[in-house]
Amino acid sequence: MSTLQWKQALYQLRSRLVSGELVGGTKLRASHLAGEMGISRTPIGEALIKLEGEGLLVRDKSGFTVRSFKLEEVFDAIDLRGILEGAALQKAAEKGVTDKSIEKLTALLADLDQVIAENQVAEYDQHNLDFHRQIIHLCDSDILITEIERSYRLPFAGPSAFPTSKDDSRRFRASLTIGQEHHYQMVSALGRREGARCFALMTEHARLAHENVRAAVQSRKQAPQLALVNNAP
Amino acid sequence: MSTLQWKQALYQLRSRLVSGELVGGTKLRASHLAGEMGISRTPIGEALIKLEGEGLLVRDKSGFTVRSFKLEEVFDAIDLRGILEGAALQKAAEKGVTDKSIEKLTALLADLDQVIAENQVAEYDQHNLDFHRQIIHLCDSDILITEIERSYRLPFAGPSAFPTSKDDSRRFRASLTIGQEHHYQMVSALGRREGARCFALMTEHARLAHENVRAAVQSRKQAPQLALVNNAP
DNA sequence: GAATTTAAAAATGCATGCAATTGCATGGAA
DNA sequence: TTCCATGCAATTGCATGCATTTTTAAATTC
Repeated sequence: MSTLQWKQALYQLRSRLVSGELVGGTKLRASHLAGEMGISRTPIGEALIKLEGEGLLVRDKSGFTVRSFKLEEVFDAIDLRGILEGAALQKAAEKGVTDKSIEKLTALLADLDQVIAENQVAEYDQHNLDFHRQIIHLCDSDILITEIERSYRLPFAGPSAFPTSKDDSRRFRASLTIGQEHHYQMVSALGRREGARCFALMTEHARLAHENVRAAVQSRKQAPQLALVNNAP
Repeated sequence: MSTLQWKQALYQLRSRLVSGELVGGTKLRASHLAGEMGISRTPIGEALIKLEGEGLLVRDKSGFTVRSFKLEEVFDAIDLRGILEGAALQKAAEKGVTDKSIEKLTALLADLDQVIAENQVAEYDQHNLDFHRQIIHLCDSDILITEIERSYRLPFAGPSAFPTSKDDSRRFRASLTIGQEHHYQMVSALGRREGARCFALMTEHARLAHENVRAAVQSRKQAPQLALVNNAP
């Protein structure tokens, strides 16, 4: 029962990329990685091609390099995620969802309220991701869901990529409160089949992340999610 | 000065997929393709992985298969393309574009008017694609442009995937006229920086394609772009 | 005849060899 | 120093071998 080697390589490399161990601009050499991981270059190569498709690597003539993003691109990626999630939410609303789905979302909101109240930042990320995943799956479109999941792959673009900086926790806690208000209004709009409002709420929700990213960059507290961001002027 | 083998394999396979030569459900065997194309399995494998990333193939345990799409998925893919293009156009409008860009677009519209008037359907596709490409590049966001180009890769989802059916040319010509009206209004809204109207126009523009697809499917004139569509009830 | 078993053929994942390309360090010219 | 050549080491793209898995088809049973 062995997992395919290229999958292991893919998971390991992806985690080293999003954790910030491999920073933007680093050249990835298949032969070196192969030795390091104790497998051959062939499955490494497959993993690298997949990571290029996810936008985490760029392939220049002879070799893969860890991509580095300008701050503008970070914002664009966040906005893109918001638009896609917004489209999914709008589609779900206009199609209509079951009462059971609304109940499930309401339960997730209660969980989020609790982790916010108890200030469990680490737990917040997971619960928030759960909520977003639950919501986008209501749109019933694999095409859309696949694209949204792809947008989550950029470590700073996913819904839970809140680069928390401790020394700014007042502002950060405020953004959690506002985000949670968005969540409640989304579920309400979803139940009322207010598609356009769903879209607007979700795109605005994504905009919250702009300020969190900006604050993290300015305070120079290098969050791991921002390891791929090139801090040139 | 030889093009890399995996690139040649990628281009050839992609063209065989979108042309309908390889229909949905076909199993692609790397070793067979390698023999057929006179190269080894390694570069073929790279091309297959890339095509999986484009959504044209699915990889099950041991092997790649040509993906087949339900009609609902075709519509979803078209809508997705519309949303992405709409976001790009809106961004361009709100940022503002140069007079030169507007002039360029106006010139492309004149070209389109001409090919429509002369009923050159084949030329229309290329000119229409030129227009869409020109417009989305105004958004100045590589992140967005990359995703839009990815959405074009599904043969039925791109802006020029008009599955023309000859025996329905009245309806088809009407849709060209309406589409061109959308184009004109987009350029106007772009010049006036009317972002929301840009978005609405582009998403509605994409919706035009729904009816063209539906007509093509119903008339059973299998357009090559629809080769990957599974015509179950 | 349909369903199941089984044996042969073929394809896959991975490792590795090799020629060609690229990166890099040393060394000399301006 | 800064700049560009030159040669060596490392790396890549591709081909191919091999063990294992999958597919095909025939053989067998019901």
